[in-house]
Amino acid sequence: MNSLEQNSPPAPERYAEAQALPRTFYHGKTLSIAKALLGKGLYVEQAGQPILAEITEVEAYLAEKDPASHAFRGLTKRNWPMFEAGGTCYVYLSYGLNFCMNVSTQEAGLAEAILFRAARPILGLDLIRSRRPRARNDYQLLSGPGRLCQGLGIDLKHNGWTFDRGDFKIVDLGQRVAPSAIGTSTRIGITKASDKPWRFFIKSSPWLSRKG
DNA sequence: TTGGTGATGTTT
DNA sequence: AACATCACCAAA
Repeated sequence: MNSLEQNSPPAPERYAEAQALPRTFYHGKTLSIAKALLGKGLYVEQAGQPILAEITEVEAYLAEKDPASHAFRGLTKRNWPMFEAGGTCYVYLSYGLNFCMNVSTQEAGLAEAILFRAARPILGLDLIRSRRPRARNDYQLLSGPGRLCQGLGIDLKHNGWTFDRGDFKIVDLGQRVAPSAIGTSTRIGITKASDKPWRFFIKSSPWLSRKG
């Protein structure tokens, strides 16, 4: 099953040149930024090969009052990018196997971040497929934080990068996701603060790590 | 289609 | 010992 043809892809060349979201985008409330990231584009270019994907699902991790956050107990060798200025990339190894990617928010010193959980491929579909040979269908290519990193080729070398490079950036796709189109749920795979409804996703999208 | 489980590194 | 996960296998 491949529904990519149902969506008319934007012109590829447009996004290699596109301006990254400004730093100020990451300076509001983290929960608001998380929702605002839905429908934005993740652009990753490696060896001249561009990949663009629409962000469909995220989770917010706050500073205080969030025991689920990696930064809850302060700075460590692993979580330092969370303490950097908003717009910094935080990559970590989950369960010793899978990478997960976040973007930090707030000013330097305030460790909040947003985890990218799922995305819809727009450009570079063949490359993504080659990196995700186990995916049973295209919907599973980037459906989960570890899978998303696999498909996009994200690993620890991206840790600490900012999302405003020519080859690594978050861009506006020229669309608006209405508040009524955004779904909310508790965060997935955590045990602490499991009651907080800080997972956000595009309700109508089939490109999610799970439904609802 | 679902549910249980092993792999594996960082932090507590 | 727990963990912001994934893929595999068995059972139904």
